[in-house]
Order: sequence, then structure tokens, then C-alpha cells
Amino acid sequence: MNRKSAPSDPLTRHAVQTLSSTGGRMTTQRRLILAALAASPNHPTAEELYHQVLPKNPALNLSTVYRTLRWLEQEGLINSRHFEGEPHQDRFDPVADEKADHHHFRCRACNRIIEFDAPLLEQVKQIFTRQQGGQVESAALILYGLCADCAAAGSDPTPGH
Amino acid sequence: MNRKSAPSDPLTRHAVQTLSSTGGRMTTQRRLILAALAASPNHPTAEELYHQVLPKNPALNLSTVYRTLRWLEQEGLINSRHFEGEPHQDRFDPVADEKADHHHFRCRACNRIIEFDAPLLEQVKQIFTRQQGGQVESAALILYGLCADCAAAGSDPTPGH
DNA sequence: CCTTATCTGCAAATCATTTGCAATAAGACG
DNA sequence: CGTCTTATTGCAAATGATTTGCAGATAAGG
Repeated sequence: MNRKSAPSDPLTRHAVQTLSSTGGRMTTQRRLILAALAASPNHPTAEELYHQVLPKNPALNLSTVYRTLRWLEQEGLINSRHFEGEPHQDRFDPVADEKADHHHFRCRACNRIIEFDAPLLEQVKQIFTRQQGGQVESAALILYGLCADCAAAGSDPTPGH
Repeated sequence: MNRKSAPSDPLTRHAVQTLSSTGGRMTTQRRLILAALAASPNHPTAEELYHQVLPKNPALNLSTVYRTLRWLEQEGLINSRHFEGEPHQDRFDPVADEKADHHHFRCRACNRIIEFDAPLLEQVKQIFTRQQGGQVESAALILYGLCADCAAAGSDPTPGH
């Protein structure tokens, strides 16, 4: 009941930093979208974020969400990803600065996305460079399959038909 | 001047097989699109294929290209891919049955796509399964960077400013 | 050849995302 | 604390890739 600013998440704090250096402004919409992004383990789409924030700001517009996401992507604070089997929509993923570039597993049954590290990819990159020359700057790996839960559920349905 | 059917590529041959088992028909359009796909090392978009085939069949319609691509994808004869930094368009990639699932490097300068094998990914999958359970069915890896040519060109521009 | 179900061309629809523009509101300064 | 400047928003219309409904065309089997 005293402090004005709630202890903001790292993503929002990062965003505030870039604002001050570029003459940008921290608006209500941006604050809400940033908070929603930081709180989502789900790699949400623009539409999903929109509906998450809407209750807290019924005037919010979808294009504001898109503009905010594009801004954050340009600032390097989030990444956009596309997963197979979905329509042509993007999902957004805060860049956790500590954790180096991570990769994704997507369950084709429950659509859950699991993040993981793949140190071996460094070797894959090196091998590629050795064979082809040039230089590799980044790698995007997505595994598809069944997560532990769905694999268990699938192999264990009530048997007698 | 004697044989009617030119020696068709493996992709087209595969397509013909699935046709006979499903009551489908081999049309002029499909033949041309298949040939164009088989001849493209470029992972073309629907639009690119369309323009490649157009000279040989000026009546061809873009939606036919899309329908053919969707059909081939459902039959498992091609894959659709999305690369970062492009609009929301798909690129298509014949499934070379011999060569197991291959991966892609994309040059951010000339946009060239280079295919490569990454046997190490098998280990990545195993490690993931060991840690998380479930089962991995496929993996899509894309490396981004500069190809050998562009890296050389970039590091060697006429020096004096 | 004739039949008929599959395909195609065309035009309009859809879906995700972007953009122009006038109105709104940060936040700097007095 | 009010004023001013301009970044940002809401709204509606535009865009770009892809899909779909439908009537006419055409493979392929008899």
C-alpha cells in the first residue's frame, strides 16, 4: 500500500531500460503485455496474449499487441517461433538472458512446449562449419513427439473396448 | 521420338504410385508441378513454383499449385518449412526417401539453403527422452549464418573506404 | 467413344498480420 | 501541478499468403 511499482519481472525491467535509451514510453498496454509475456510459460500467440490482457484493459486493441511484440522482437527481448502443424501464426518466447539459446520440444498430442538445452548442437555447428565453411550464427531446433504424460496416457487407455 | 513417358524423377514416380492406390488422376498440372519440385534445389515457395511452371502451361492457376502441394504433403512426399526472417510463407522440400531426415542451413545474406545430415541429433533426441520421458518422433534443425561464399565476400570488400 | 468422378480455373473468403490516420496520453519542462 | 510535444494507441481498412465454393473441363475405365 506504499510502493507504487510492483517488483517487475526481468523482461519488463529490460524493456524499461531500452525505453529510456530510445526516448520510448512505458504505457499501460505495454506494461500489461510485458507482464503477460513474462508470466506465460506457454509461448503464447499474439491473440492469446490479447485475450489474457483484455480483462485488465478492455480497451486494448489487437494491433497494439502486434506492435508491442514487433518492438520487443526488434529490441531482441523476445523471439518469434513457428511450430509445424499450426496455422501460419507466430508464438513468442522471452529471451532469458541468463539461459543461453534453448530449444523446444512440442507434444503433438497436448501441444505443450518443453524447453531444453542442447549443448551437443555446438558440435553440430562446428561440424557443419568444418565441412561447408562460412559461419553459423544461430540454431533453431524443434523436436516433435509425445510428451511423457501423453505417451503414458496413449499407451494405457481403458483396454476392453 | 518413340517412348511416350520421359524417364520421370523419383518424386513423380512416387506420386503416380499413390494416385493408383487412391483413385487419383495424373494431370498435366500435377506433372509439371512435380517436375518443377523435383528439379528445384531451392526449396521453392508456392509462388515460385507457379512462376516456374507458368511458361509451360499459361492457364495454370495458383490455387492448383497450392492444392497440389497440400496433396503431396498429406501423402508425405514433400515437407513444408518456414524460415526465419521471411514473411509467413512456406517453402517446400521433396522428401528424399533414401536420405534420412536432413536439416538446413540458411545464409542470411544470399538466402541460399544448404542441406546437411546431423547424426549427432540422434544423441540429442536420446538425451531429451532420457531426461523428460515421452518419445521424440522427428526433429527440425535450422542453422542460420553466412555461407562460405558470403562470408568470404563480406570479409573482403574493397578495403580503402 | 462415353461416362463420371476427379481436377481445375476463377473469384470470393479467410486468417494472421500490418498500416494510415486522427485522437490520446506519457513524461519533460517550467 | 498545468502545458506542450510527440510517441503511442484504437479503429478501420489494407495486405499477403493460403483456402474454398462452384461450375466447367478432363483423366481414365468401360
